[in-house]
Amino acid sequence: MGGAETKSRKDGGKEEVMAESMKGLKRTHRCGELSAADAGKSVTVMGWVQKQRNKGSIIFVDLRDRSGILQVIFEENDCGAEHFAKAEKLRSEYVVAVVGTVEKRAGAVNENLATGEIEIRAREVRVLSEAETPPFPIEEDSKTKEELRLKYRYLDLRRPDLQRNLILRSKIVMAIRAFLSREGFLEIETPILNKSTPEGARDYLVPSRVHPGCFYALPQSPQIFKQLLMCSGYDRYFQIAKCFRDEDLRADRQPEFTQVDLEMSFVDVDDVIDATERMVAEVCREAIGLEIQLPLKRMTWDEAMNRFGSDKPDTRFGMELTDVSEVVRGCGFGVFTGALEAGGSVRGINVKGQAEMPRKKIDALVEFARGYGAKGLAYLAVQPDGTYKSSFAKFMTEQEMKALVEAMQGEAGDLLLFAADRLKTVWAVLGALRVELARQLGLIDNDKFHFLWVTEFPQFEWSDEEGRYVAMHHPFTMPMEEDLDMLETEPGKVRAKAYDIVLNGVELGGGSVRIFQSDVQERMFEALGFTRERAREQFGFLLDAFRYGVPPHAGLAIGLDRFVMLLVKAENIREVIAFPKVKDASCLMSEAPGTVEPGQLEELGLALVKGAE
RNA sequence: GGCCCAGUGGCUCAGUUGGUUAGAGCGCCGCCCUGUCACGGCGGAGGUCGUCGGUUCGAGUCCGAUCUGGGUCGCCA
Repeated sequence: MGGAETKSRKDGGKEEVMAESMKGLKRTHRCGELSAADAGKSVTVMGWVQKQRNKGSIIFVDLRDRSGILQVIFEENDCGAEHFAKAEKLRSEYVVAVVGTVEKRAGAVNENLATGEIEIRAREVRVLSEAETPPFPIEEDSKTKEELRLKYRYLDLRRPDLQRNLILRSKIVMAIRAFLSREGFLEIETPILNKSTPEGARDYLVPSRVHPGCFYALPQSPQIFKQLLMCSGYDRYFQIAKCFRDEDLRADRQPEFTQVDLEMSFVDVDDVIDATERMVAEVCREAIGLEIQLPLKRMTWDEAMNRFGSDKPDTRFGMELTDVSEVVRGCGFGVFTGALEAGGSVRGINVKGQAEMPRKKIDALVEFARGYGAKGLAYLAVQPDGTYKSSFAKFMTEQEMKALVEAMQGEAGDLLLFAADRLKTVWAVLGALRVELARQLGLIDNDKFHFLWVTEFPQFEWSDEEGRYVAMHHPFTMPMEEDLDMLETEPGKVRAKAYDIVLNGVELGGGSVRIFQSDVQERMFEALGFTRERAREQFGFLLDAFRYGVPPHAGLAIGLDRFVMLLVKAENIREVIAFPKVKDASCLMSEAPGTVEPGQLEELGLALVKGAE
């Protein structure tokens, strides 16, 4: 470890460079702020030593701060013996202050460096802090395992790419605040310590000392509070809100995350969509210079599912789903007819030009499909000579095969893949498959930003687990007027005034028009299987508020972390969060969560059950 | 909770069908070097092969369990 090395070096009898004071010095510039235009200026820069190159009587030091890297040159004639001796001892990650003069380089210009035309000729150097050798290189495009980077996150955060990400994140937040403020939105904070509501994601709980046996819940979103703010007349609210969900992590999911949360009064779907997309467009322009065409495309949930098998379709490529249920009805292939008889569906995708995909790769796709609940995956390759190679050819007549290929618009060289199952499973399988194949085949243009609104979500989703309908969005979502009559009779068909904004196949955010009539809200709770008592117990204050004059209102929340992640083209949400958590929701650096003293538990009236001690 | 991937000096990796003393690049340490910027030259240190157990005359390599990290399904109103 670096510690041992440092020790042996110090044990070697070397005189030490003690940390010096910066007294009397004031930083005049960041490293990257200087250019040839500053030649001749006397400046003071401070930062970290990226690299020292000692040529004997001339020493080059690359100095780094968050703005970039600047070369400092030391020669004894300029800085005197004392400072030259200090420069000789500089090592990576020492923190130094350098006083000197900006010069155009006498030697070659470094084209790879923004400040490559200039250097600082040092007159004075002070070592503000020494540094041990870091456990991994502080450099762009780190190849170091994330585990180690996260353990030493404060070092990882020195790397230029992470610094760029966080700087851009700050810029994005500023742009959001500027836009919303200009549009008349008020930034209002809502509580972090709330009452738990079992509906939805698992809550993080905080025990109450004053009320033994009682718990606060951290907010999954400020949903109810922002609706109450509408009741209170604040008519346009927003918040950069920290939210918490005690669910398993993913590449784009952290247990604590940030939402751009907003709510508006006296509005309908189009007003929220309009405000949001103008905000998104402005952010894209300001942050990365991306111009996006408004209004954004819209697609109903039905269309998204039928064409892409997903409510967050990636529309940067085609390979859309085709419903062939009617084509294969009554054919000889039991897997297809069986699925149809059970009320399911048969659908396929056409993988253009992949008829010769090796069997091994197809088998891997079948395995992939199984991961999404498919029992299998049927394939049909239209070979270059026009003949068929298929997993189900022996069950079907020539005519049946031909009709199927035609329905799929199959041409010589195409690979057709079919899923036959419950519609929900077919969508999941083919939706995931088209994205996976596009990735494998390089069909995705990384420079494209495809925004899309998905609208008219179903109000309810059947839960096999609970044996009832559950809210797809949340229980305060307004159904579409024309579907209100079906709330009691055919809840599965009711569409909601809910909308998601999707970017490149990622759900960026979503929202809805809220119910503001007590009678509709009561019918909603009833449809969701809430008893009157339970609804009162959990949301009584909201229902009460609705009795005292409530404006029609609607809102939305954007996942800020995901938005930043997509704009910087990071593959992982951790790349845009300063101190993220790992898969099991722990922090490798601070080692949170941790145990607490028995006294703390006692004070809270808590005891650990066996096995949790 | 399920499935998949990875774990070998400080970092990134190689390591053949199981076979003698586990290698490389970078980094680190020492000495030298006046225009380097992936600086260069000479010399050097540094490894319980994630952990435990098993098979074997012999395990970095095979088997089992386990830990750590990642991806994903379930989950995420």
